[in-house]
Amino acid sequence: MTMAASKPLRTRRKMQRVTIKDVAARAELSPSTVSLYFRKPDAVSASASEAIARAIEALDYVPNLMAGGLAAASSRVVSIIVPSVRNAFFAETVAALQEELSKQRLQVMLSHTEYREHDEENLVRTALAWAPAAVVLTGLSHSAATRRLLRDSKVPIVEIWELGSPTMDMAVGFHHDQVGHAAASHLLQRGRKRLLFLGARLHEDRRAARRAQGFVEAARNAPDVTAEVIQHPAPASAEVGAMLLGEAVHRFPNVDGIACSNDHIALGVIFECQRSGIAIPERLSVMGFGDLSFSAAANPSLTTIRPPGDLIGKEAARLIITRLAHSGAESEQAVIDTRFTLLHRQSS
Amino acid sequence: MTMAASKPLRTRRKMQRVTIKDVAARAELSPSTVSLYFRKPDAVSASASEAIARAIEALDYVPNLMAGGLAAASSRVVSIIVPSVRNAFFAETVAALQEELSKQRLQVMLSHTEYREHDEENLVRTALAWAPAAVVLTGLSHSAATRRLLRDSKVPIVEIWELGSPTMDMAVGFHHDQVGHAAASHLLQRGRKRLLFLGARLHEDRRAARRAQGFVEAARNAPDVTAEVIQHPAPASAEVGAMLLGEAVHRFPNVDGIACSNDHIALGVIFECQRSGIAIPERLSVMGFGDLSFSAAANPSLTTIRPPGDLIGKEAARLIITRLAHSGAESEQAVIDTRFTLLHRQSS
DNA sequence: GCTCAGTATAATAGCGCTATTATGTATCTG
DNA sequence: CAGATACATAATAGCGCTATTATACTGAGC
Repeated sequence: MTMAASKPLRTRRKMQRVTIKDVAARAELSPSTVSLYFRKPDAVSASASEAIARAIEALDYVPNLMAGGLAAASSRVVSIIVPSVRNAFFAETVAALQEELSKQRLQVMLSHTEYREHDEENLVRTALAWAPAAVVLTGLSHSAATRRLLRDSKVPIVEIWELGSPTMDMAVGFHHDQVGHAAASHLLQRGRKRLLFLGARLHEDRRAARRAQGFVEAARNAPDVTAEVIQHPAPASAEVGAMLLGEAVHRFPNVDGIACSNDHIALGVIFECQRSGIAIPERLSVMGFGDLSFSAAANPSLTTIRPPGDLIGKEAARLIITRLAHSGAESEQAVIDTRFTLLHRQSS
Repeated sequence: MTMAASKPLRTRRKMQRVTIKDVAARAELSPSTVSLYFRKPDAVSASASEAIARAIEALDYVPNLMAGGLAAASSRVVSIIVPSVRNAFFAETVAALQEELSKQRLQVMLSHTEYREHDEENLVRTALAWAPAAVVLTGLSHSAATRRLLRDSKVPIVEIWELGSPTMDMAVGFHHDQVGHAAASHLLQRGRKRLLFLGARLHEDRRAARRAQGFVEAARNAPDVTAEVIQHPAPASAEVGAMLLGEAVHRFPNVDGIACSNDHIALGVIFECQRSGIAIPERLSVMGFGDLSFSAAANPSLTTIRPPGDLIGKEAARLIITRLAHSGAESEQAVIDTRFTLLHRQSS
């Protein structure tokens, strides 16, 4: 029943135009040496290096990173999962990450959850299928299955944009409740007593919700102060901000201090106040979160809290690069608190 | 000198926890069948499918996409190269692309040129090293070497956000000179005669430069009309807009119509006019480009031209998916003009 | 009853590279 | 100058998967 020695079977397969073998042949060296040239350039002689470089140039050789990754059992891909790059915060962090990582010839693979936490597991599963050098996740809230997948994979993990108790591996960010706290403190310090937090999409944006929560807690600890939250289900925008202000003055006519979950909201509030003749900051103090590109130039300029999106990306990249360099060493579970900055401007 | 049959040499190599073999063993089937299950589910029997599904579940199997890509000589990666995701325009397109592509289990690999066109070649080279299913580039201006690399690779190419003469393969976008034209026409129609284009980073942002050029050309064809361009080397922001307005009224005191390369600039102009008491639109018409999230809510609301960033991403994804589906068929060289929309609001 | 399709599954040979080991060859020792 | 020691280069065996080919196993058809 078993078959005898099979005849000279030959199957044809699709392929790459020029491979490491071709380079080696042209340089009159072995493929091993060419491979070594890429991985440890110092280990090959000057003459060999030169011949290889010439051959690469002449043949226009592009190495196949999939083959390399397979053989090395690791790829130079970093998988980044953010809610959305449409959000300027994450866009900035992704840009910074990509900038820093590309210096080390690490590639960024990008995925979006669109604030559907439920999708994260599938994205992580796909990410792991590329044997990534590291995985970057947004926030700290992940399903049990996601955690298990990641833990089993032994891949370095960085959680960004949020700090809190259960960290999987490494984390870079800040405490969002502290942001809410700082906003409330600032308004109280400006003598405000009737506080309001205007938020967008708080049911989906966990971090914004924590800012709101921190805000209310801090305010309620002060005597004679009230603090409420009004929110809108749509994503943050100036239009939503304008609408929320309308609702705010309607429901709380004597509001005198407003913190927004986002500078877009705050900008909408400013515009709406201009239209309805509410003096900022005389009658109403307004502050935002984000320090977006328009905030300093607004009229009045917007008091806001600046989250260090760029720094988060840079630090996350640094952690990854360090970890990859000392892959043998014991994995130091790093947590970096980047803090945030309150920028006091005219609107408060 | 040649060596005889080598002794039972055995080298150890790093590996994956659970492979297709393990799944096959557990399902009591061969690896080929499991592979077939992934690639052509209809070709395996119901009982086998069920056994495989159970094994995958039990073992928590994650396929190695690098191995798969290597064997199949193609990966399910789409490489996207944009100037920067910090720019809301490209962020939106990237988000739309990723959304549509992920539905087809295509992964996005992201790179930024940061407006350094010179870097593009290296990014393309690295992109090709992953044997991508497609490559998406921004704009039409690419070095000869980049073009050659891409042409030789036979990979589907989509150029986005700009339309013009030399298209490499497929293209989705619009004509930026037409945008400038439309802006000038609008201001002329509003009775403006002393026109100004305010731009940021025109030396790097080729598309903004073309808008400026189209603007000036259209204006100069009208009788008794003057049109000038003022620009700033920094990236577009409201602060730059405010500065540019200062320079504008200084150098051209009787300017009555301003088009900006970007809504951020226009927003800065609006704020600065509020501060210096220049009535919009009575004394000065202002318009932007982008229809960013704040533009409709601004005071006055901003007349602007909306580029369909989302649509560009969707259409690019559609082209890619269609091309991959009919990979055998002759490659239809598609060019999609998405157009743009002028939104007339209070500022003009 | 026996050939002939048609189907489902299995065996096999790489994809292009890396990492390990082996093999020369030049450079030191005493 | 034998013997040890670097150092540069080459041979080799997979990494985990896909795609091709081969082989069982069914029923049909005559």
